[in-house]
Amino acid sequence: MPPKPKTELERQQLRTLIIDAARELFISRGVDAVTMREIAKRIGYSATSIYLHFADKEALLRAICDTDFLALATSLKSILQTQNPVERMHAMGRGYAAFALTHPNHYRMMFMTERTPCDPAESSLQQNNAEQDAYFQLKSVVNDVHAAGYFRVDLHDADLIAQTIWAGMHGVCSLQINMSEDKWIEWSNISDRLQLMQEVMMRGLLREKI
Amino acid sequence: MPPKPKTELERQQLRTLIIDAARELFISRGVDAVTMREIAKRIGYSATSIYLHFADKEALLRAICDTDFLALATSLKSILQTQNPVERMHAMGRGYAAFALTHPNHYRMMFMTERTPCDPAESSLQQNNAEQDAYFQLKSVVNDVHAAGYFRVDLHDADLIAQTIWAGMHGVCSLQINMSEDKWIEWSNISDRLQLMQEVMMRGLLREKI
DNA sequence: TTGTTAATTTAACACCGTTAAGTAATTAAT
DNA sequence: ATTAATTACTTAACGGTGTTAAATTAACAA
Repeated sequence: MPPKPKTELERQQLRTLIIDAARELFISRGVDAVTMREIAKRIGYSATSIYLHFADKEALLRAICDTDFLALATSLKSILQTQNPVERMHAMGRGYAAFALTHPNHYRMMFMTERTPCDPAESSLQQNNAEQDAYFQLKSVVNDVHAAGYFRVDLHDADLIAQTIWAGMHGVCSLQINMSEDKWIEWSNISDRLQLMQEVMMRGLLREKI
Repeated sequence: MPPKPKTELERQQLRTLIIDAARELFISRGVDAVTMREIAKRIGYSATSIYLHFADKEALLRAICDTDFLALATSLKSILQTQNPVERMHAMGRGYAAFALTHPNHYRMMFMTERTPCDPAESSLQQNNAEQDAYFQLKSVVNDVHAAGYFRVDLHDADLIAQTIWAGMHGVCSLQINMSEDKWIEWSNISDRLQLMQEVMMRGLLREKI
């Protein structure tokens, strides 16, 4: 409606307004099913206004991903308080799966669809920040478990271990999100699948009980 | 150019001609980046002709998926000859990953992108056919390992075990396909990740060595 | 020869992301 | 106070997509 000056803060607020509007639409529908025009309408602007704040749809999606990565890290933060490191690692897996399965369209956008690769330099998030970087959170837990001597003696590479745990949980979650309606497979309960994956990970990575 | 009668065989040949043209385009580019017009041009027809054989693009993609599912099962077939059941299960994992990573765009279409759910009744493939159904192949191997008494004693559900193994390999492969360019993560070697996942699966699912 | 039918194409529609051109409101300068 | 410049935004439009409707062409049948 009325134009003229706009503080940097106001511009930032409008940016996050757009991002949040889009994220809300993604709750019920996939990324491709939500148009720029619809996002704009939701906040009472015309579609072209979005291009004053984001270079293109892909840039908007990247910004939304950043917000969702932060949301994931935030939702995992309290779990880091768990005392026992092995139990903490277990709880991280549960928390990760809970996020994935309660925000399937967001998870799909974050981890399952082709996206221009994330450059940490251009991200609004801080790498290796325990409040913002979910991968760092996982790696920290892995390091703790390692420091406490719980891993098999031949396992030393924290990245490799973290990426394997991630892959295990991601495998279960992404198959659930993308394939659970597929009638070809007689799917077991998702909770059973999650639990067995966690058991397998633990047994596969940790030393024998002493 | 010249119309008139067309045998059922000719219609089927044209169908597979379209499918194969599209599959070839998918080798180098993602599904969304390949248009109906381009597929048609490749076989010298106009785009609308495709609609005489497939209801819409989604139907064509489903047919392509069927072809790719068959290609996967075919590529795994020889592995089923492996004598030792545990080694056979291990080799199946390697073969699956090899398929995924050498046909990333096809794999993405098959297992990572939203697709109208597969109804076995409408598929061109035969469920529980060892030459056509890759999931059945995996489940068979799982059953063999179970029959030979190699699994942990508390593991009985072949579907659950198969789906967990699948999820483990799918997790590594799909993260590789979708996220390996992401600079946020310091990725370990894909071969190391595949191998550790297999080790973890084995140690997690199999009984202790006797 | 004419009419009917099937295979295919051309033309066109609706929708999408995106860009160019316009519009209106505020500020600054004269 | 009038004018000019700048800024925020919108409307109009472009090119490309999946898809449909309307032609077009070729073979056969009467």
